[in-house]
Amino acid sequence: MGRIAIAYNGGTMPDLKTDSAQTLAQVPIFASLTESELAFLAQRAVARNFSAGEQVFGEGDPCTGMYVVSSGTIRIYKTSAGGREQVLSMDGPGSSVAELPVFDGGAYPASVAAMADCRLLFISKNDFHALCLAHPEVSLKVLRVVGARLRRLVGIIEELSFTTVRHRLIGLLVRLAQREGTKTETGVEITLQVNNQELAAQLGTVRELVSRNLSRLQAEGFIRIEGRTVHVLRPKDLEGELEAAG
Amino acid sequence: MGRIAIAYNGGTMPDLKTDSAQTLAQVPIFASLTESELAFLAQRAVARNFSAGEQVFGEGDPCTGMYVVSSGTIRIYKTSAGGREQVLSMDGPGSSVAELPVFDGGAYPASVAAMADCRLLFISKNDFHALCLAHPEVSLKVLRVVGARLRRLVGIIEELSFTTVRHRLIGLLVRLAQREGTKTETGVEITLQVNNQELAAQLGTVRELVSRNLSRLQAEGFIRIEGRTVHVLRPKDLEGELEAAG
DNA sequence: TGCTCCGCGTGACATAAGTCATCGGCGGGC
DNA sequence: GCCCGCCGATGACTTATGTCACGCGGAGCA
Repeated sequence: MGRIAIAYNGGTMPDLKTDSAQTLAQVPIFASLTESELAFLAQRAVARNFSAGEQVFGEGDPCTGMYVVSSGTIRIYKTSAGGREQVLSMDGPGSSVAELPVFDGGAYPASVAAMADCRLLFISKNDFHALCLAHPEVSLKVLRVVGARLRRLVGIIEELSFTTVRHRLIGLLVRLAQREGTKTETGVEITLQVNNQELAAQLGTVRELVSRNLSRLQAEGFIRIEGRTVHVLRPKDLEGELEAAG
Repeated sequence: MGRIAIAYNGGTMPDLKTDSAQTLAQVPIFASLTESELAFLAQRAVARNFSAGEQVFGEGDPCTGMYVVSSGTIRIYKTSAGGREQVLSMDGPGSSVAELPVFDGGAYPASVAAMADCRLLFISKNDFHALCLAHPEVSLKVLRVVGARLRRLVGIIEELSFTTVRHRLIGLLVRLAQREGTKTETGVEITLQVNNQELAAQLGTVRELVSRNLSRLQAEGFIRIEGRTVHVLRPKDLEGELEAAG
């Protein structure tokens, strides 16, 4: 995977500008801005492309600004001394990233990398600051999306503190089945987009435990695994398992 | 512990008003307000007293507003189905509580209870909203304190995901030693303000493991325990243990 | 003074989590 | 077609975590 990130310098090409404005218009926190305001912001935003796996910034790097996902998906994660990773969030087009560290002056609290090829818009700290002061509604919107972020983090803490890997894995499967599952005669079918290593990072454990727990769920008849396709045979029972264990 | 919370209705007594204004003046997010603005806010704030252990609100309760700690200390925590608790934050005078859920319309994501007798000021959702729109700097201040909160949550996730109970316990002791330890000839002396059950909730584990790990640290010569006083005999070595284990 | 409740320490287990090593398959690149 | 590297499965262990049960001792109360 060669490092082939290309940084455009503030939109020298007009079509790029338009593109940026369109992206920004779809971002919740900028939803209340007028077209001219969006255009202005788009002009100051810098588009950067990242290839799959490439790091956008690292935990501890000084925070120079925030990003908006234009296309692709990014993951926000922490890395342990031993090399393990814990995913905090995955965000797709329209999501803002690192809205918070922009405000408290500290470094980025976690790393961000592209999961697939990505196009991100970078908005500098100062620009964003000025925008918030000029448009109080933007701050409120930011607070709203940050609220959601905080809820998710609390959810992760809850899961890590109270539940087992098995439980978290089931939770993940159930969520996937509900959100993007395809109904079949035998149940619901889902496709895992990532390898076991990545699943482990999302669940806060290691590769082997994901593998073992998946096998066990299959042995118990809850699912049938075919490569990265998972047939959830008894969705209701699987959800029941979530309640069962304390 | 009888429920002896008393709700004053919007400050009918003048001295209470003054009191509230003084409290509010010390809250970071209101630091930029003028005296008259503070007075106005104080007039609309409702003071409520809570006795030690009493719950302020519960996880899942509809969010009607935010609180400011006037005196005492509160704890923010999650409760598991099995009755275990995980502390997310402990906040003293001047801290704001539940600034975030106010904005995203959801319920309170965690419970809050008084650790010691407390006096809190309640500020309704609408009042706070209006304030933020009228004073954009307030939003920015809120974003700053929320940033700190998010960092702490990420830190908790990191610890839960990557480290052992022993490691977290050592971390807690080291932090206490640095923040409120007293130097003696033999090392640093700290006093635990709470019982093992509470320590366990702060570390995300159970009473027994706290007890065992403390005993083990003593057996290893790192600390000497006398009731709730802990002599940290070799502070440097203890800090070294934090790096050692992955 | 005696009793009871609470907090604490511990032993004995059961089980979950994580590490290390190995094996087999599949697919991409040469 | 062949080789190599990534990925997944799995066995064998070690260690951490959590549960249950029990005993001790001090503080507070009748």
